[in-house]
Amino acid sequence: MAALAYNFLDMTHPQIVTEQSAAEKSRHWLKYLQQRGYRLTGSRRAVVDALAEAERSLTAADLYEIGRAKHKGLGLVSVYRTLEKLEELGLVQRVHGPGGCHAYISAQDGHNHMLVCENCGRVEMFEGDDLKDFTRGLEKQSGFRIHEHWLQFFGLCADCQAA
Amino acid sequence: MAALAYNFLDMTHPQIVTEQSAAEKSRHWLKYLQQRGYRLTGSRRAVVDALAEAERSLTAADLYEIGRAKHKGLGLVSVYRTLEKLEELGLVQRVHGPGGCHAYISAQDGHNHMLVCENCGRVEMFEGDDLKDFTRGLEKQSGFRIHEHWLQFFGLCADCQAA
DNA sequence: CATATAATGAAAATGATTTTCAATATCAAC
DNA sequence: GTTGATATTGAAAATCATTTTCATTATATG
Ligand SMILES: [Mn+2]
Ligand SMILES: [Mn+2]
Ligand SMILES: [Zn+2]
Ligand SMILES: [Zn+2]
Repeated sequence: MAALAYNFLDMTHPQIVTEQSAAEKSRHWLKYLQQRGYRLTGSRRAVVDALAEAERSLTAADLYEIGRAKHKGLGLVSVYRTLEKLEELGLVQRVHGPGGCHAYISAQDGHNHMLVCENCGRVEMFEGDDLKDFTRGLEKQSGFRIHEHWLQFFGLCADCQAA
Repeated sequence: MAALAYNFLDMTHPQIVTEQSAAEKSRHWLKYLQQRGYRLTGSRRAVVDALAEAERSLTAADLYEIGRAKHKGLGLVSVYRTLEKLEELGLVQRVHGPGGCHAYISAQDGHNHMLVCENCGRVEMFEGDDLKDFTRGLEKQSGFRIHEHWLQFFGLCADCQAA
């Protein structure tokens, strides 16, 4: 296929997404779970709190360990079950990367992208890109109908560079 | 963090990467394996051929099934072992996506990006983007040192739209 | 408080991948 | 071509993450 000379990409407002507080996030998620008919339990609170407080992405095993500090009897099974529900409701999302795809982080509203620390798992979200024209161009060249895209950056956060 | 108004992204030569022939690819990979001190065996040939011929990404299980047509006694273990070596040598790469991260496709030379059919696994590679300035801007905003990025598009290929 | 039932954790089951190991195939040296 | 060192093999067992099963417990509601 021939090379075309476009200037497809236009990034108008790149912006690192600012976080709401952990407490606020936790309260919101628990209320949301309850609204959907789910019950509020110690196990759920423990997992939700751990995720809401996290600065970095966490695996089920991470959450099991952290969550047990809050709720002694927490079972790994409940971690999986809570993650499943939070993901369904769009409150958390899986983090994919070269080092693995089994960690979760709290999701932001709307479409956005991730900057991931390959050492500690810290995630910064950003948004403001506009790949509409670019997507249209790719569709024309390839014959695909495009539904979704991922734009992700990997590196070392400030802390991990220092250490 | 404050919003900045840049025009970071500059796509100068988007281009769908053209393939070399399957036979050529297979010959090249086998020679490369041999150069690195690995022996040429029926099991390896079967897996290499299956990957070199593939138009779509394949899992270990896919390769086991396809490879057994060429080499009757092929074991699933050898599929995993061959994939491991091909990945080390940069000849194949894993395809990550919303639907899973366990499929492989032959890698292209140099840095490039993927357009993946969510129905059949077909993958088109493209290159020509230039995210250097964009990356530098993100580094400045975030304090990260960025090593790598993924830009991937997901959708339906022409065939799967028709079906 | 009583009740219906959603949610729980332990244990078993599953599924993918890795390890172990004795047998075999490859390749370099003769 | 034969030989021999050893890389590679597949079967079976082991491991690891995740899911399912199930009897018990906790939650929400009246
Ligand atoms: Mn985007
Ligand atoms: Mn790129
Ligand atoms: Zn870090
Ligand atoms: Zn397709």
